[in-house]
Amino acid sequence: MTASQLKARSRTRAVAPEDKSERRAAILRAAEELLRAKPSGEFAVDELAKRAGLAKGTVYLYFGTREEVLLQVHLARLHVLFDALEKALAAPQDGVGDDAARATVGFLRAHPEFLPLAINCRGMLESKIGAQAALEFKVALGARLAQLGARIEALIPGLARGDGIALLMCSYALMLGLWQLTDPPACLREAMALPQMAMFRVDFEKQLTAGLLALWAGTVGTQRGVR
Amino acid sequence: MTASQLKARSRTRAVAPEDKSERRAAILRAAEELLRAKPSGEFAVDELAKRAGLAKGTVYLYFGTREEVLLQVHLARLHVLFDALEKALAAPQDGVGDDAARATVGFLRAHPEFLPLAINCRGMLESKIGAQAALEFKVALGARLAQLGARIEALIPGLARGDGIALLMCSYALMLGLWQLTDPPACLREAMALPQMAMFRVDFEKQLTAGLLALWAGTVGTQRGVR
Amino acid sequence: MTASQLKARSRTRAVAPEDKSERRAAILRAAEELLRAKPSGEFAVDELAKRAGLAKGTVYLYFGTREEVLLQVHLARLHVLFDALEKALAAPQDGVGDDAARATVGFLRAHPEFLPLAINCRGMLESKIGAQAALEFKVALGARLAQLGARIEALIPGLARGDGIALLMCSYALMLGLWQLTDPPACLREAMALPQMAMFRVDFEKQLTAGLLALWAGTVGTQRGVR
Amino acid sequence: MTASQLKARSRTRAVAPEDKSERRAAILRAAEELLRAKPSGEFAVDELAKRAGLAKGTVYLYFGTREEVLLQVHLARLHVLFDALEKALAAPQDGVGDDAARATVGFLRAHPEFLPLAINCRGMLESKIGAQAALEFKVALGARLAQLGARIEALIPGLARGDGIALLMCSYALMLGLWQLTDPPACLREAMALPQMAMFRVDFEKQLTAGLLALWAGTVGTQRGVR
DNA sequence: AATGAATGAGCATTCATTCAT
DNA sequence: CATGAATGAATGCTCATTCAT
Repeated sequence: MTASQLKARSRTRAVAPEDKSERRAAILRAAEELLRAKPSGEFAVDELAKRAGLAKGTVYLYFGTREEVLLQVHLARLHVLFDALEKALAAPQDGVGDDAARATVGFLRAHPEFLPLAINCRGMLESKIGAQAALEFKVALGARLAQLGARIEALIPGLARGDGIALLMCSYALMLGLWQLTDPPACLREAMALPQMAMFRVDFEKQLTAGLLALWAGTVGTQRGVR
Repeated sequence: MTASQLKARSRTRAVAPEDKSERRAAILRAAEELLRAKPSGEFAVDELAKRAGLAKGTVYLYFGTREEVLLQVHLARLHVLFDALEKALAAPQDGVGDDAARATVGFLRAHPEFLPLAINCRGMLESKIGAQAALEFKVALGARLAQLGARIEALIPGLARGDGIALLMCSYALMLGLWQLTDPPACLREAMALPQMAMFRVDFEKQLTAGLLALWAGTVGTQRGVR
Repeated sequence: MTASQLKARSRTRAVAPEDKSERRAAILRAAEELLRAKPSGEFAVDELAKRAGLAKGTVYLYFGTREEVLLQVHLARLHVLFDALEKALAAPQDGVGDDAARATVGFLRAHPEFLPLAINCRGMLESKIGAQAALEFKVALGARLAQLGARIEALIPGLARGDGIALLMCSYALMLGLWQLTDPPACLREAMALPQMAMFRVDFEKQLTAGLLALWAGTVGTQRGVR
Repeated sequence: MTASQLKARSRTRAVAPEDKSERRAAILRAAEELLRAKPSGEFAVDELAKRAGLAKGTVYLYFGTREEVLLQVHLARLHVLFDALEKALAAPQDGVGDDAARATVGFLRAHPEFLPLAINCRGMLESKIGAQAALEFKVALGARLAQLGARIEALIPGLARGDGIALLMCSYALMLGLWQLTDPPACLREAMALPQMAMFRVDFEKQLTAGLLALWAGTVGTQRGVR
């Protein structure tokens, strides 16, 4: 039974608080599903509502704007990523860098819609999101960053206060930017075979792993608290 | 005298080839100016034409589509960045990593519209750009990447074939991603003062410098040809 | 009270199915009115919506494209014409030819927007209409043609299978082409008084009647199943 | 050597009157060529000029508007049709009706761009043509109509003054309207195979011949001067 | 709470025509 | 005469959001 088949149940009024959050969740779930098909988040609110088994107007009872839904989806995914990283660092195997890289790559493989959405997030925050929602997003993100950053600072000797967060930010930056560089846009799918495109034909996961390792390795020796 | 004040002169007909390229350049210049105000590149073609002192239709004499203009702006900027990097590596001062980081940061400071545009480029390539233009862009980018990558491989002992390009890609990724994380969206400009936002109040340049140093430092020891 | 003055009422939401078809009808009615002023159907969707007392977007809730509206108007009119012909042939007075001609001329007098629109229909089908809508139109038209054609074959002794439809098509062709030849274009309204224009100063109705009579009369003797 | 290869020669200035009319003719010839590819006359002036080996502006030295060119092309074709009819009636073979029908069908087969253009002519006259050009067109057409009409009245016993022209008009109307009904629009090319479309799958030439025969045959007995 | 009908701002692109060169 | 650079009006359609029911 997929999310889109909850219609019957969804049409009843959500009176109890748990029903309400179920509605919210249904919308977010529908958004994720659509995101997989249209990674750039270009689906219409109408589609979203349909998929959630609701009417268009109902979406606006639970979210202020179309982009707020996307932001929430993204935040939820970020939490999953942080969970994975924390778990990986809690049970060390091959060294922090390796563990973190493996967790990251695993997460991205499981959530192919993550990066496309992440890239659009800034644009969304910039224009279509209210200050309130933007702030909530940033605060939530910051809290997890701080928590995990501190743990990393404890794990890697020689890191100063703030280096952990910096490292996380750089890691995030790395995956975002690398994906943008290596994932071929639709219109170039076939042209990718040309010899001139060789350098863009990299294996994203391999390159990301290498980059993360370099970054984490380099951090130990060079960082001295960037702030 | 800003570009937008060239109107009087611009209205003369561009008959000679050099006049034509001046027109082209005027349009690109106008686009850059607008980009500074609306980093997401969301300005209308009408605005662009007005600012260049031309009529809307004239823009389409020199560029096929609105997004082609943006892509050209971005490509021109990329060339400037590559020039700066090449120059920096040609006259070493404090070690490759430091030199590259300094050149990069200097470039970004001089061209604040670069990163916002860079982020949107993928979306543009994805949807609005013809395969032809997209390919030309990628090939031009690839050529410079290859050239500079090879130089880097020659400069840093221990790098395998391909590591240079990989390093450049990661560096680009880093600046892109870090900017996205640290540059506060307009709606949060004031909220940035809140204590919870402390970790986002980082100095972008400092953090990028640190990240690049770590990356380049870490690369020496860990890379073994990722492809 | 013209259709365009129904605004107040129209602004209420069309929830019930019968209200919805009223909306549809209002749009079609507005289109007919505009057609009378701009026979070539060159009015903008905005005009159409305004006249129907609706917003532009609302038109697109009821019709897929601008040209679909026009096609529907035309189809509706065609049904009226077929009804008139069937009625005329069901109650013979002066012979089939005379009866058909009288019904046709009467219809055209009552619907001056019919022929201008009919002429543009081909162009619309050619370019702006989806295959789906075009097919529906043709099938609907074909059904009536077949029905009435069969009736005519039964009425006129000596007609072979298919001659009825052929006769109808020729009759339709006649009115279309004659109108195009005799109806003076706007820019020639005054020049029509010149002696050289004498031959175009024909009475469309009289000429059409004569033509139809000749055609139907000639058919009895000459047709032997053209297909 | 096609019209489009006259470029070199065309670039010289047309000073002598015969050069001027050669220019005019080149434009008309180019228009005919384009008409064959885009029967609805939807080509751009730019295309037309290119094909004639001229610059866009030059077209406007010889014709007032884009549509005036089309009107001239159409008029030229009409003259060819009238010539063919006159010739056919001058050397009778199987009776006037048959001869005229044969000549007409032959002409249409040789000039497939004729009918599509003819249909658009009214729309052109209506909106884009100046009164001057429209008048000239109508007068020229009228002169030939009168001439040929008189000849027909002489050939067919029992025709009153004016019946000849009326017959010609009806014949023209017939071909115009039949073509519109039977020529399948591009989007329905494949759907024409469906059983419901059977009645539109008529052979245009056969049906037109039959219609013309009926019309001319019926005229003898029924007409008594329609004006 | 839920619905979905109605809204209307927003925009890239084309192309006939003009006119400076 | 010829050119072709410049113009800018003109428009169908989408879709996030609102709000009457």
